[in-house]
Amino acid sequence: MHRRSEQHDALLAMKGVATNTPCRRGQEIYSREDPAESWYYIVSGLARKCAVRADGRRQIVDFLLPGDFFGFTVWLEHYFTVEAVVEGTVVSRYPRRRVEIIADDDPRVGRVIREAAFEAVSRSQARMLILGRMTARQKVGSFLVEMAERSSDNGVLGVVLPMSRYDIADYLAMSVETVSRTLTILRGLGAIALADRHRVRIVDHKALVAIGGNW
Amino acid sequence: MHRRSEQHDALLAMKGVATNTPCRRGQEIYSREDPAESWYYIVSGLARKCAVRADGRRQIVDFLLPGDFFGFTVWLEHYFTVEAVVEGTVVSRYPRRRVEIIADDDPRVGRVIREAAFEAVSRSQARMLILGRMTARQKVGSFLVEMAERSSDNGVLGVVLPMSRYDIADYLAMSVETVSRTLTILRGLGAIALADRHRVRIVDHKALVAIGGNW
DNA sequence: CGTAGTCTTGAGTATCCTCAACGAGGGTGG
DNA sequence: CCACCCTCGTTGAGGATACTCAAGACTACG
Repeated sequence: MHRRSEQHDALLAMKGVATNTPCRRGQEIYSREDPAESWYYIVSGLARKCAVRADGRRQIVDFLLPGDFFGFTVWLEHYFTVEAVVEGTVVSRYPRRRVEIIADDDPRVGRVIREAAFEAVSRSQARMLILGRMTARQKVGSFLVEMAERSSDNGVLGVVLPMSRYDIADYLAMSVETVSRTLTILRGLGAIALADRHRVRIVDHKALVAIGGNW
Repeated sequence: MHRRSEQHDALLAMKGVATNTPCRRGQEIYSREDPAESWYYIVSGLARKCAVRADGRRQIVDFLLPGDFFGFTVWLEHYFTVEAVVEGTVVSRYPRRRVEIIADDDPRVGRVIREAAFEAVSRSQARMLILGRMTARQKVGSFLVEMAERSSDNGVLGVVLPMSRYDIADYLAMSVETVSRTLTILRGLGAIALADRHRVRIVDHKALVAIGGNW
């Protein structure tokens, strides 16, 4: 793909200013109200971007997979907290000012950053369709389809859900109990099979899409 | 503000390729599956970005106010439909390729576009906190606060809601009836006053924030 | 092997959605 | 100028879905 190769070039161009860090399970990559001085990129593993409400509940705004950029903001401080979900998640950190300078010289870099931001918009607006006005099965169904599509092999050999049920619940804005119940129901319907708690196989992809809808 | 003036400069730099169009009430600015060849900017009025689900329901993903850029996508086609909400909404259209070329030469333009995209991400992720796991009053309350903050005068003299209750319902992912009932309840609580159907005054801002929360 | 965290299942309840009817406002045509 | 219609907005009654509280099973880790 043209986009892929351009992204590759741009990553190379930014390589000089990047620092890679492996993270422990649950470790904060940045926190709400930290100064927003860098952009980030997931090399491997999984991270969650989340907010804590006034009532103490947590909402996960995005799961960040390998290849995702994040940390963009127009403000001086971050609004969300990002934490590694799995042990050993590797994150690249790009000092914002220095990347901006590189981008001013090399339009490809600017373009790749723009596109990363566009992608974040698309993903987040697509998620709105899931959060808004969907039943529990629709939410869980489309979540599984989303994770399958975002995983490297499109989930043909089984989808890995490295996150806990709690994470899924906070991502889909529903209670853990309902997530659990719903997975049981989907299994009962023959749409999915659960190898173990974190490995799902999509048996009847059509049915799952029909239940969850792509929207 | 520095950002404002830079945005101004960038708008000037792009002025040559822009075309302004006034739109009728309900008129489509672009439609799902239209080729994504331009970016857009709201000069005046109000537009809604929406999707139609398989079951025929509509979801409004974003309200677009004066000063908002939109139409960014990484795909070749648009995924959402954008329609003018009020008669006479003026939209600027920027051919994407030509702006890209300008941005390659003038880093300020690239930066402003980036920031517009960042802002869209922020807005849309903030909205997720509203859509997810909130009661009806919290949704409506935070919607009113949001509209007040986004209006030019911060809504001190009253917030204008040019859109219909149906639009609000589809924006907050709830039924029209519940929107209506909830506004009545908030009025009963003394948090707001309704001058007419489209003019709300926030009487007890603190209470509204407490109910709706900023998240 | 024990403990803490995770996951699943059950029972009861609250919230919001659906269906339904009515009222108000704006525009059109007679 | 008035009657009519159509859309929009509000209110009511009933029911379904998902949440809360609660308890028990399973896993991973020390």
